[in-house]
Amino acid sequence: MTAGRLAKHREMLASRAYPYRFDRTHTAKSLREAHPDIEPATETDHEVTVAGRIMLVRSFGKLMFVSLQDATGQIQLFVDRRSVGDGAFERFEEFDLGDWLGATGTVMTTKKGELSVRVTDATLLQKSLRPLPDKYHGLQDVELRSRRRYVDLIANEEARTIALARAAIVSEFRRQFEARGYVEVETPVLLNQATGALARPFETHHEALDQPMVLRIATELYLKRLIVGGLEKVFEVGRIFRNEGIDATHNPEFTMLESYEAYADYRDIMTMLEDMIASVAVKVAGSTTVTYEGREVNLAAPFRRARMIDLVSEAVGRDVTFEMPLDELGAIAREHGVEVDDGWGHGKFIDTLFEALVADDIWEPTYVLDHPKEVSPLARENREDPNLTERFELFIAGAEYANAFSELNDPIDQRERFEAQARAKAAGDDEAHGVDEDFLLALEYGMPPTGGLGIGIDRIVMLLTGQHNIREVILFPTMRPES
RNA sequence: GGGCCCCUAGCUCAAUUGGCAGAGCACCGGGCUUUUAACCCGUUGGUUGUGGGUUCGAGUCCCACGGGGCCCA
Repeated sequence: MTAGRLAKHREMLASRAYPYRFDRTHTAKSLREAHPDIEPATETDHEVTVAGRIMLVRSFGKLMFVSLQDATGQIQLFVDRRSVGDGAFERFEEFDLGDWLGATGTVMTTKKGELSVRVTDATLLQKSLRPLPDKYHGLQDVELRSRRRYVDLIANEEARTIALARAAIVSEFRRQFEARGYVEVETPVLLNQATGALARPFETHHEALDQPMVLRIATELYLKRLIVGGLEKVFEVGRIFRNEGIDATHNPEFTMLESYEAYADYRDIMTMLEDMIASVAVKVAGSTTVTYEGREVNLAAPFRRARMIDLVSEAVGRDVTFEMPLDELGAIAREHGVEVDDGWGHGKFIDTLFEALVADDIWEPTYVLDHPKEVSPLARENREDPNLTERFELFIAGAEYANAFSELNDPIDQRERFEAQARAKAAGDDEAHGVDEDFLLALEYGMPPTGGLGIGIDRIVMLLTGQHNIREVILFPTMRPES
């Protein structure tokens, strides 16, 4: 803190001069909208009151230009000693960059045509005790920008743009689901058992119950319980927690949008999702064509559809099948430099080969279809091939954005899948799924045929805002403690 | 987990071969009534992330630790 600012702050407190509220008539944006075509060097008798943070001051001794920033943009204050009076002008000179200010005056334009408020009265709303970052470069340090996002938001327009784009994206998805008759629900975060995905949970403890608890790693199984309950179309924008490493595409807490619709299958979900994504892109980016990593991505529906097994066959240059001996699959994998594990079935090989050889190279939006049953314990068996499921993942620009199935609704089959997972877990696969008895009980009451979907909101925000690090699209990403 | 890189004033960045730690902005003082990162003059501001080591001498070289970034797994 600087001594000068602190002294001024104490003075304000001592004279009880800080207001508790402030009425403004205009924002920066509404002021511009009210005076769209005003000539340079114009004076009006339109009296307005604006408020915001002082971002820049250009002082000429008896005249000051002050850039005031509010949530909608910046507006210039024209502080003329003759208009505002000597006493008020001298008080104005005491204001610092970063202070919150309310100002009243008449609308005018300068000789250069800048829309301004000729100030007649000003109120200090709250002092800033700390200096703002460099007025031109803003806050650059990536770590500081994350730790002090509030400063990032003050100083860097891009930070504000991303935060607002994220809000718009979530809002548009909500609107889309609601328009289709979905209801938004909330399911528990704090659980006895983490299921619905393959990930290590965060562990915590409930004192009164004296019980270990975990934070959810997916919303999937609770949302399906609601389909059992007859809600028919549900979605949740849910914070998910996974106890894993942090890198450019992973934050320990992130946002997943999951939806479930009774009587639908994964093909219905494909149609819905591609329509939604195109709408969201238009809403946020203004177009279904966006630029990412310097390349164009066309998000217009329909998306390309390709079976995983076909993509893998194409990548290795020969047909990969569930009939070929496992050691032949192993040989193919090693041929392509892919590390393999004894004990894998055909499905795990195919999925691993896809991840290693195909996923990164997908650029245009592609529905990758019909994952092996072995790696899809919650997806319903494919109606045409018992080795596969009815599942798709949406890949764009080398990354996965969504995952969806015709949901497995047979409690007997689901129990067998859970048990296969439990065996894999016992055999050392720490990414295998546990048995969720309560969910099986729910399925035994009967779940209608259902199409389910999970969308990685953070990834979508990255794509639509041109960001390459998940930290840029999460306001307060997980950080190590400072010092 | 492995490799490489970064950390210097409130902010953005310099500092040659190991040789007096600097600039711009911000701050403080002065000037200036049409600026747009205003401008001009002057002042102030440092445990160079932390702790060791090598050396006559370390921001610079070495080791450890902390925080961060990029690439790979």
